[in-house]
Amino acid sequence: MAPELLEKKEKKKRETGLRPLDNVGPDGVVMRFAPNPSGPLHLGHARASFLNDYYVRKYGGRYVLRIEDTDPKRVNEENYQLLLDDIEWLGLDISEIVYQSDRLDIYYEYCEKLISIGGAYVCTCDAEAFREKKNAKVACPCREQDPETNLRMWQAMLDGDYAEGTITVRVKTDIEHPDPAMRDYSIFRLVDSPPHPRCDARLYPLMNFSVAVDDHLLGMTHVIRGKDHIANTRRQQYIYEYFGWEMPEYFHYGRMSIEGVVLSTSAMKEGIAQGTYTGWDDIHLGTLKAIARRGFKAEAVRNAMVDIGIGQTDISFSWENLFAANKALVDPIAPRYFFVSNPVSCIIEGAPEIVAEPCLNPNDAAAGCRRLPFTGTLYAPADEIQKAGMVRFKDLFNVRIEDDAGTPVFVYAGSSLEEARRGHAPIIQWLPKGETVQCTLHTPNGPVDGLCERGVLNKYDKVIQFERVGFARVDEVTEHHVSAYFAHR
RNA sequence: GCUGCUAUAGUGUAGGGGCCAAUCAUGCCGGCCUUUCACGCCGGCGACUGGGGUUCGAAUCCCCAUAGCAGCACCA
Repeated sequence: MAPELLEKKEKKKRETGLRPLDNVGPDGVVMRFAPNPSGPLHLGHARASFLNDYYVRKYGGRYVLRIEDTDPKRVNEENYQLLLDDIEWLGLDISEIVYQSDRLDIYYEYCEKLISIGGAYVCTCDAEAFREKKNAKVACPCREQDPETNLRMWQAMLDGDYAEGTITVRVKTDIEHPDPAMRDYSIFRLVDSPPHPRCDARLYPLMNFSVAVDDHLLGMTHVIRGKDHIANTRRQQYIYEYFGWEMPEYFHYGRMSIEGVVLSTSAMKEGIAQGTYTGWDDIHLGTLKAIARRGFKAEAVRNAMVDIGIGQTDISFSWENLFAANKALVDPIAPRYFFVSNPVSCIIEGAPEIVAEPCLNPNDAAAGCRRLPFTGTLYAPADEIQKAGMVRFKDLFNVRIEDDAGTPVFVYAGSSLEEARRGHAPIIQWLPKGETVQCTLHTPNGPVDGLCERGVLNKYDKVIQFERVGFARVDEVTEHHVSAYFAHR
């Protein structure tokens, strides 16, 4: 082949994965995932964490899990563990964990520096009054205080001489900046209550300050976060410039909604309180706990999120994309079983007693088979035997359904698969009488009661496929009952 | 109100002046394979928001319009 054709072919071949990063040093990249512990993680967090994780794995370097817990009103004890559990499930390549609540002294130190170089001032204006001035591009009197005065007031803040809501520290930006979001924003506040679960403090940095200081001190080279932070990036630029620091490279991905679910932590919390949802792992939610319960693999979520990428376009994520990603992972390994919903007991006239041996996994002969002994009566799904005609019970034999004055009669019709195919007989799942266990399949449309094979009893916490129904995770097993959570077909 | 970002098939994505009558995945339809309506294979369907401009040439650059989103907290 001619060289230029080869080259063309090469160009045609798309590079898989995310676009390469610029400014990657010899030691790779330093990136972060920075959730705040106000509830469990959901698919939105998964996107942020996997995008960053992708690049750290690609280029090497460090991946910092930074827990942003500087708002005592929004953190509580148990959320930390919830968060760490979710992180573990995701399987991120985390190299270190940093709690911002451990670093208050650092923020104090840098704030003092910023004040002393004239980059920030202490403001005692009423928040509402300041907002009106700011919107009118008018500076407040505090802005003119000299650094010495500001430092004195800062010390008084530290000493506890002020009450919550009466004082703040503002970065001196440009009070006439065309973007009102940029004008002299706050970077510290006092919080009297509730007490912080991890530290004894009243004075807390606001995120624009703690984030800027930490990103610099922890050596971030690249930051990937949602576009709700675009304005924050520009605000933080003032801090970087005052300190003479070099900014990391930023990417802001667009807003992601997911069909049919709410991702807002507060909305989910409310739904749980009202009983709309059973808990954080309710099957209708987009939390990681919910999708883990349904048997989705973290790897599938990762693949789906990397496929979405870091585009700034707002997207509406479809479950189908996640279903496909998960199926690719789970189909090769999930053992197959029969689940019969709304079981109807059927006596098959004239049928021989035989043992069916369906494969546990048609893609993997080594997985072996189940043994389903037929002794005259079986259970069939009610929906499948409504109309007269021929059906084939999978791996067993054919049956002709005849209507005897409204009562269906099942007549053995031979074991020829060929014949069943020729007659377009549905091949359906079934269960031998006496070899079943009660099974509830929880789906987003509600629970479905039925029977399943006894083999499912020892598949606790495993992802299985109910043939012709779909993939599910075995959530609970007792002696006579199985509870499974449906994922997708 | 002010500031900013974005706009490619149902969904997600590639493409950043000619190689684009536009990529890939998913979805849907048809066929094959197969004791699952799974997997796999083959074929098909389906998109550059609208209008101007620049240019020999625009999905790609510019402007306007429209739509969506984000920010304007002493939350993150």
